[in-house]
Parts: sequence; C-alpha cells; structure tokens
Amino acid sequence: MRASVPVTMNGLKTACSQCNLVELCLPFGMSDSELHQLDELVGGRRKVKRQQSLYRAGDPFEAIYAIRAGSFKTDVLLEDGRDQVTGFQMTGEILGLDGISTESHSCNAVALEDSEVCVIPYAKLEQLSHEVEGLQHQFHKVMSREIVRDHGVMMLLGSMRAEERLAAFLLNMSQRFTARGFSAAEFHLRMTREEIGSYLGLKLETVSRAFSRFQEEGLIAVQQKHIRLLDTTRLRKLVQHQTAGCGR
Amino acid sequence: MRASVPVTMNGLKTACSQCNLVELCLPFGMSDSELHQLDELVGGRRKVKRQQSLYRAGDPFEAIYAIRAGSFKTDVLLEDGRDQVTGFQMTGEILGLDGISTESHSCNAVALEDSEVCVIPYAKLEQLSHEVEGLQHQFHKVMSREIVRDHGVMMLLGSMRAEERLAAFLLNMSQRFTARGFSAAEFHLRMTREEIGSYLGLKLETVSRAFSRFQEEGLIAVQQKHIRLLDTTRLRKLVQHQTAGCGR
DNA sequence: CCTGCCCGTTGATCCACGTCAACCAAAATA
DNA sequence: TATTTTGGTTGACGTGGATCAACGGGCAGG
Repeated sequence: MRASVPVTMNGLKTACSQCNLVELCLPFGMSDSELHQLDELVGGRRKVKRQQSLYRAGDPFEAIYAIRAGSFKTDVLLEDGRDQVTGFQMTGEILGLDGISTESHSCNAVALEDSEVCVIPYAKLEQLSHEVEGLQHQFHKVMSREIVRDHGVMMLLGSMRAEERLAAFLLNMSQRFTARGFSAAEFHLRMTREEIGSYLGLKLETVSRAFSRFQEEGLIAVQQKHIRLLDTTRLRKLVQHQTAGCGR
Repeated sequence: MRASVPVTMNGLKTACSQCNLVELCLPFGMSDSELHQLDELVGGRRKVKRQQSLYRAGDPFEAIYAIRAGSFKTDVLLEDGRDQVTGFQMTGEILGLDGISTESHSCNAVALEDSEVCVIPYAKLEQLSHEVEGLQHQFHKVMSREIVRDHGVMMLLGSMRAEERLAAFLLNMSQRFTARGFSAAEFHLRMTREEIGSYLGLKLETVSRAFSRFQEEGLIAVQQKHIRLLDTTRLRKLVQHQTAGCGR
C-alpha cells in the first residue's frame, strides 16, 4: 500500500486510478495505463447537501459530474409550475451531459441525500479525450447510454399503465443497486412518492395505491421507503405483458 | 466553380464541404479548413425506400447516419407488441446514436418517405475526432442535444394533456421546417395519425379529435396530412398554460 | 412529554382518454 | 371503371388514473 491514498475531503485531488467506483463510472473498461493518465481529469470534489442543487437550469455549463457518494434527481420545469423528474442518479453515474448542447444546463440536479461528486471540467475532458485513447469512446458510450435510457423512459411513459411503470421502476432500481454490490431484493428509496410519481408520469396517490396493491398481491413488502422485492418473476411479467389474460 | 462537384448517386463519394445541409448537420459551426478535413468522414450514401428500415433493433452498430433527403421515425418495441415512436428525424439530423452504448442498435429507424442518408462509419468519426479540432466538440453537442430533446419529450409525456402535447408537436415541427427554409405556417406531415399518437403517448383517435378541435377553434387548418398553423400564439399558450382559466 | 409538519395511505368522485364500432375518402390494385 | 385497402373522422360508452378530502404515523424541535 502506498502512503498517498487520496483522502475524501473537499479540494483535495481525486484520482480515478484510486477510486473503487471505476467499474461503474466514466473510466470503465480502460486499461491501467490509461487509467493513470486520467488522474488529471477530476478538477476537484464538491459536497452537496440534501435538497441542494448541484446545478440549475440556465446555469452556464462548465463541467460534468461523477457521483462519488449519494444520489440525485434531475428535473425540468415549465413556466406554469409543472415539473417532471427526468431521472434518478446513483453513485458512479454522470450528471450534466444536458449542458453540452447549449453550453448551459437545461435541467436541475438536486441531491436526494447528502452527496459528493467529482467535478470534471468539460474543457479538460475534451482535451484528455484527444490524448487518451479510450476515454473518448468511453465518454461517447456514457452519452449514448443516457439516450437509450431516455428512450426506455419514453416507452414507459407513452405506453405502459401505472402498475407496469412502477414495476419497471422497481426492477430498474434493483438492478442498479445490484451493480453497486447491494442487495437486489431489498433497498431503500431516497425519493418521495411524489418524485417517483413525477418520474413515472403519475400522481403520488396513484404511486401509493400501486405500492399497496403490489403488497396485497405479495409482490413486494413496503415499509415507508424501504422496499423488499418478493416475487421478481411476476414483477417482470407485469412489465412486459400486463397482469395476465387480455391478450390483445 | 470546380468540375468535380459530387453527384447524388449511390456509391459516389460525398463531401461535407460541398453539402448545403452543413448548417443543420454534424459539421455545423466548423471552420472552412476543418470542413475540408471532413471530406473523408462520409463513407458513402444509402437510399432507403419508404417503409424500409435503415437499421433495426439488435443490428450491430457500425455507423451513424446523417439524413440527406427525406425523413425517418425511430421506434422501440416490447415483446408484447406494443411499440413507441421515440422520434421523427428530418434532413440534416443524425440517426443511430443509440447504438454506441452497446455496440448494437436499440431501436428501429424507418423511412417515412423515400430517403437518402450519408453513412458515417463510427470508427472513422472517432479517428477524425482526434485530428480535427472541433469535430469532437460538435459531435458531443449533437448527442447532448438528443438528450435534451428526449427530456422535452419526457416532460410532454409525463405532464401534459392530449391537446397540449399535439400543440407542442406542431410547434416543434413548424420550427424545424423553418430551420430548413420551409414555411413555418404550412407544412406536410409525413407520418400517420397513429405514428403521431405513438410518439405523443396517445391513441390515433385522440390525435384525430385534437386535430378536429384545433380546426374548430381556428387554431389550424387540417387537410389530411397538410397542416396550416393559423394562430401560433394561442397554440403556444396552450402548450404552457392549458387553454385558459383552471388556475392550477 | 406534547406539537407541528411532512409524507404516505386510503376512500369517494370525476373526467380525459381509451375502446369499440361505424363510416368515409384517398390511394392502391385490378 | 369497379374493388380493395389503408388512413382518417366521428360517435357512444367504459375505465384508469386524477382530483379532492380526510386521516395517521414518523420524526424534529420545544
């Protein structure tokens, strides 16, 4: 072991090569030597307290962010007050990609709990992409993944019914917790029913009712924000096919 | 004028520097000298007949495509047959970005009319991005724009009512036709009511009724797929605020 | 301990949109 | 020309989820 292990404190230099989130984050799949070249990438860290914004719609775009700890939601809002949660982000995921197109952010990123991010100055990313074979490609993959994910949400919003949407949401969360080494069957949601509803295009009451219904049916066990998945097979069936019969 | 102007035929080399869509397409904003470096970018052209696929979900990803002429829709489908149109694309717009993440396409791209695309081999794009200052950035912008667009659609699907969605759709089409030098107030839709409905998360009957209602109210004139916008101000108001009163 | 606030649950009612069905026009085919 | 097919419109009716409203539990602060 080396002496100079990066310390988790504001302002201190962060090294991707020393980070245990590397498997989930931007440098995923890069070689060891490439990884060391990336140690220049992160400009610093930033802590964001629960309910605070990492950035807001309209803010000038300067950097993208990799979540080191905690979780976020992103949302857009219309002048009339209506808003829409466009995504929930967990450790290792990248925030801020929306800002590249107009050089200013088009949504708000709000911490769902006390969190910390790595600040990746966009100019530095572009520059390093020229030098480090593999970074460019990896970054493209991250952006492309975001597009594919958004298409999935569009599918969900455009052609699924309430319970199908919630089932899809729960399975997605489960899968992402699993990827982070947590239990696939038992987890703690950091967002409120209203936020889930906004994301799924439903009212909070509908979300609550769907939770209750799933519980009645023995699909899950709900205790506040703590969720246990009891029958993922049936949950999966629910997403793709509708409860049963109905054929078409 | 030079003699060697590129000819619009299959297999013939296409040069971005000679293309009149440059303002709308990937090379937007690049300098003349950069533009000439891009003449290597396009691998060739491909004609796609109406109703035919440019690529299908699952196809291996090799290239992205710039639309030279015509228009496309992209859609995803669930095993149970439900499908969702995720977007409509016009000349100058880029198709295929979804394929980068998994190295295989995640949706279908279908021509809405006889169309032609420039094939941009992805490997060549990555390579040229290293050499041509500006191409990388421009490409990032294109991807980011797609993400922002998708968020807009999520907003629409998640928190707007039928007529608001259609109004937003019409205004968006108008704006894109304008950018291409066509009339802002009068245009021809290439897609069916069902495809519009799928995109907007509505049934075709609902789309049809909304068209009729807009016509009754003097907002638009509809004649089959030919649309004339008569009162864009009220259309815009409809999108953001709901018809009138109703407060919250 | 009590108090207040936020969040979630549940019930009753309403309505926007889906569903089902008939019909028609335009376009494709013969 | 008649004939089928495809896409669009319109009406009648049903329903999933929104809305409105009451209530309750967890938790922070006094």
